[in-house]
Amino acid sequence: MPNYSRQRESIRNFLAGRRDHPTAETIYQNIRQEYPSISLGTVYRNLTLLSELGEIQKISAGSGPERFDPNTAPHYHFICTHCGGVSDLKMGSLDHINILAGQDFDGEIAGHSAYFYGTCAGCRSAGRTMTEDRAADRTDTGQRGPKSIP
Amino acid sequence: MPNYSRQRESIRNFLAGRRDHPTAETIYQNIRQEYPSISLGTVYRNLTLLSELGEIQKISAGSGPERFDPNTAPHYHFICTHCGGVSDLKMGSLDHINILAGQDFDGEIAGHSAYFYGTCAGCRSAGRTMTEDRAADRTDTGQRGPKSIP
DNA sequence: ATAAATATAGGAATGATTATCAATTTTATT
DNA sequence: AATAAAATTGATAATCATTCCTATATTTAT
Repeated sequence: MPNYSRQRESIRNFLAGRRDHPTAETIYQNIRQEYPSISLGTVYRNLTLLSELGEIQKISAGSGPERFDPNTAPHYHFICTHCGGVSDLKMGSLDHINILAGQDFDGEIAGHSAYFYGTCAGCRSAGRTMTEDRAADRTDTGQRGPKSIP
Repeated sequence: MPNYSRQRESIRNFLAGRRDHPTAETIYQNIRQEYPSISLGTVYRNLTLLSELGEIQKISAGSGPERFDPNTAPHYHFICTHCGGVSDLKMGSLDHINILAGQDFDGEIAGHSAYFYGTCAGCRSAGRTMTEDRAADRTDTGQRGPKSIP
């Protein structure tokens, strides 16, 4: 078991209170308020450790930086192609698609990775239908623009 | 329309004859046999152009470099967690999962991205059940080891 | 054959992440 | 509480994948 460290504790607590799946950079900028001398490397090191310990989840959706989720229960994510925001989807398991995938396949399907994309409620009500996003305005989107998201 | 270029033509032809979804680096190493002075930047530039033209498909699966597929028809991929190889799956569309995702969601689901992982036929018959892969031996896996694939 | 437009090679630059290592912090031991 | 051993940190260098830059070369239109 790893030793205690206040930096790691702070990262743990910060993440626990967020539902927006922040990137390492965002976590770094926030933890820096409390520990001005923390380094980005420490943030990465601890995020990797915490996800290896199964306390958090590392999620990668297409291009762009990895994101971190305090919810370790299996669930699916939605990525808005306009603002870049990532949110949780309330939907049941899709494990039946593993069967479909294995039907005409020689190897063994152990699982799948999937995410959904489209326009989030906020962007739709703001009339953002084409890619005239303003991701940079948001607290954290983790990407500068809607790159090749699919 | 872009001008003709032999480098681009060579990339096009190389890709057309492969079913292993090579990375830009692998494509570069191969085209180099015919055009020793081609640069990696040219390979990237043309791969991006060809996928914008809809002649090829750029596929990203978790971490690791992007891969390129001459098959532009929508289909799903399988990634072996042992050797890192990527193969096509013969399975129908999963578009019904978009409906499931949209059921309890306020935004608009436009589509999804999914891939499957597990043990490929080759690795299974070679008895590779745990992660004692030897990806580096393969012609191209595009990654050094089975990183956080899910 | 020539000019204009486009593409290339080569290398520098960028962004995300990992590695290195001396100094500091934490834990166990006296 | 003092100390030694083990683990973690901060700072920075290194790496990897990819994009950007620009002078030169190739392609296309005239």
